[in-house]
Amino acid sequence: MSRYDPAVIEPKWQKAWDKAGCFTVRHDPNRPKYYVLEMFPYPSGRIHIGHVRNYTMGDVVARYKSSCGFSVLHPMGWDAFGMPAENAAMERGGHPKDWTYGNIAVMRDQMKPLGLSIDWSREFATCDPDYYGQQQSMFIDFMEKGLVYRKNAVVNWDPVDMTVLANEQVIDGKGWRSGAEVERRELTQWFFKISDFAEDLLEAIDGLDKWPEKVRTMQRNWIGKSRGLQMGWDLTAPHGGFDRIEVYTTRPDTLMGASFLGISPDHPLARALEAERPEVAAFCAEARKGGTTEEAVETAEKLGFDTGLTVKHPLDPTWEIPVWIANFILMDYGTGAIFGCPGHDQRDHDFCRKYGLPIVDTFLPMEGDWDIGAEPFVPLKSEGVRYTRGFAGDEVQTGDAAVDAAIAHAEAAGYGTGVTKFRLRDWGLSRQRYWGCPIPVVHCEACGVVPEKKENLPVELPDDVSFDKPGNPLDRHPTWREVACPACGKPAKRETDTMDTFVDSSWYYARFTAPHAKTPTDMDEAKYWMNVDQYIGGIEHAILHLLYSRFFARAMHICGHLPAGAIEPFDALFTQGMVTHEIYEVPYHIVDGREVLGHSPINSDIPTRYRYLYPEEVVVFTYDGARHALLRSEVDAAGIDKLNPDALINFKTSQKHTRVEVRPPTKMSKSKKNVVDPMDIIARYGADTARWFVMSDSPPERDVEWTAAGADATQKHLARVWRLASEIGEKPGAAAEDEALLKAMHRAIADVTQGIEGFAFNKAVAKLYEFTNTFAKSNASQDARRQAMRTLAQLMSPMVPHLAEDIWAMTGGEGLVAKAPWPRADEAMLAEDNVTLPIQINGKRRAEISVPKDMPPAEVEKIVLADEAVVKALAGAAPKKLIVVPGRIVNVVI
RNA sequence: GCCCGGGUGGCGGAAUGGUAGACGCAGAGGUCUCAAACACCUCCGGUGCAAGCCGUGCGGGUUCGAGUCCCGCCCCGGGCACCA
Repeated sequence: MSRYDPAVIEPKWQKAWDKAGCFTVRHDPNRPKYYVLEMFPYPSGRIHIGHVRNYTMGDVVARYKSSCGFSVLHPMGWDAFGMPAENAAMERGGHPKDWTYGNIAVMRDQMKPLGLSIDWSREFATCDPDYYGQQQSMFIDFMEKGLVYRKNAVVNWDPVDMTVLANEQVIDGKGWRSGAEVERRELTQWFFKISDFAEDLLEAIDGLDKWPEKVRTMQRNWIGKSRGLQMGWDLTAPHGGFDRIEVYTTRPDTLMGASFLGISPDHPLARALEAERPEVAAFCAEARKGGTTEEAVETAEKLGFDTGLTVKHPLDPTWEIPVWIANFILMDYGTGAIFGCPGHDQRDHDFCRKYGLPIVDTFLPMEGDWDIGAEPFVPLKSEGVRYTRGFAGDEVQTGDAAVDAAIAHAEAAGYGTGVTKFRLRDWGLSRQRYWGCPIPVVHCEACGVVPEKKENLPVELPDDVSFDKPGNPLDRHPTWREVACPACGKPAKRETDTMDTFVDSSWYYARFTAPHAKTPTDMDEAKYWMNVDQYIGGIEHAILHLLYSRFFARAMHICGHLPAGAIEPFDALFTQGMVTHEIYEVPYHIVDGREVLGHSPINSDIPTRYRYLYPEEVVVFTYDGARHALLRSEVDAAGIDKLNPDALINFKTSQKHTRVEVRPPTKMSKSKKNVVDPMDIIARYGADTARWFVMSDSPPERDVEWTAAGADATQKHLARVWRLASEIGEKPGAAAEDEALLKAMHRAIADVTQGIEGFAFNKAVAKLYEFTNTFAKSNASQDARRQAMRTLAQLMSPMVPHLAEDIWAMTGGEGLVAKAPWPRADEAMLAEDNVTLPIQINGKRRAEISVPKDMPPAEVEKIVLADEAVVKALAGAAPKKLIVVPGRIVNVVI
């Protein structure tokens, strides 16, 4: 007897799709287009189950839309530049290029058996010279339009390795390799003028109505439009050529609560003082320690240095306020100087308490008291408060009103100007690294910074580089830098910075519309295919990638590479949850140049380091509610039952073993080794089981902690459907039962369609289970069952396309299910005559009645009041209230 | 620290302010079988003999009615501009 055999049917149908050219799309003006795109993967080495989940979601949409008659573009590529390739080269030797293309080949081979409806003819990697050459060409266009410039910016500097570190490479304020304390240092860097678009990027968010609200909120907050006061504070005694300090504040209403004026260690005045006084230099050096992230700056211990200088308060020239240098003020933000108001700001409060500066309130709650010395009072700006040291506006007003009044006051009195500012900073794209797109400019002594000529593009990365030393290999390459100036022809030097990999991913969606064009895009193709109708990706990209892409689309439009309609490139966005897994770490110490694994150090001065382990390297168990792990090799050697927690905990507490720490689940990531290879499941059960499994149960937007438990049952279900299809001819059935089955079928069409449209794949799957159960119990005629099964196969086809084709063929479907039109639910078949109404007594369900769907409320009331449970509860009295919600519920209030 | 999410049975989860737990997993019992596998049937939040009572992270509130709305917390996750 034949049975469901994915190993046979999956390759068979994949060949059939290829032969029919199902997924190779062409520009077809006669059909509506649909562009579905999942965020392309970084080629880390092997795919993990998170990729399967992500790409199956996209495939469900792509296949569904295709069935609905759209010409569907569903491409795939590789976000292939980035640090891991260089790290691999450092650790294992070899070249980033070989590592990257090798990984791409492996991952492509792993993805193909999944049966994704991808147009592989459009595939590219961002590290292909053809792609990054077009990117360089656009960079030059952006330069011409004034969208690119250079300025100083802070970087993480490793003073031992003499190199710039990524934030990821700064661990607890120390360099990951050298262990040296990292410092913030300024460097000349390339920037994109994204700030020119701040207002537009903010306003256009309103139009992104098919984006998740949370992403829109995050982007709005990130851009951070604020109205504030720009003002000068005159120094009591001018110093070193400075006579005033410019400050921007969003809380000018708290001006009377100022306790100090704080400047960044990189403020020009601080720099001047640094040159004069060694103690200032020493403080600034200390204050620059630590990483550049906002988190590091915000959470570092607040340090201040009293410069001895004072400024005059603009509202009271006799009031002198001290000028401090503080480590939590960055030169990148605002003017690099703030006034500290400890009464209404936690950070300033901490600072003033620490250094004994005065703390006063400028406003208090409407009612009650507030101990301002103990805790700052920080209400929402929209709340009304009572001003105790107000100088503009009413005594009682909201913070917002007071800010407006203070700005008006400052402008009238002439000590400041109302200014709108954005939190959004320009996009620093320089990276001092090899494996990225070279910035196509040349530095000429005579001509300055000159763009490379377009006919010389791409500026290709040299292959002969080594990674044995820290720093950028392009910098120390013997010949690559040497080049003729594109303007004057004299010897000049190439720029050695490469571009942030976010640049690569900011326009790939546009390149997919014409991946082989000799220009960045082909306008005809871009006009037809853009925008991306449905973009799918992780919530971790909610801000940076999506904001940069929105900027890039605008810049590309200005340079003639995208039509005006494509400046918001993603019509609809869906953010899928992450697949998470526990992390296993083994502590180790370096003793006498040797690694000692998993034990406590003899000498506590020896720092503990951690190395990650793959899930398959450990045995994990729960004991007393706590998670424990042991090395698999040690458990095997000891011959212990891996499923017996008692035996395992006994081993862990009494035997010599290597310590393994279990960390809570986080997003699967190759670098943390908490990845699960889906290839086992695919090899064992087939792609359809893997696809159905990742689509069932969990809502797509939610994170899921990975477990393979249930994969067996998933395959059993698919085998059951296949068997039900194959057995249709075995019993005659009765036409009298046809209507019930066909009604259920139409119900399923409606529900599954709604599930897919609404990205509720788990609910669509639940409805498919329900319909399968109804089908299995049905004794309808063979014709009706064959029709129902064909429809079931179609409804399942976006999730399990191979199985669906097999059943489709088995039940007499014409051609490929991949090409068949999506079924439509017949409204007449969905109508229900009767409804069940629950009866509540005082909000608790006590009975239920079945009534015609459109029975008038007055009639329903009669039936309810005659109901046994209601009569008993009323005990002769009249109800206080009777609420009838037609078609939903009845509540009797007694 | 700041911004944004999430928290419902043993587990994944469902529920336009209207019957909490659809559907699935795991588990228990049964039918079939010489036996097993497969398949099929029944049960399956807690407590209680039952009627019932309790129950959606915690504490308040609004409402005829709250998992859902409001206020205040706790815990977990994402982002914080050089991980991608």
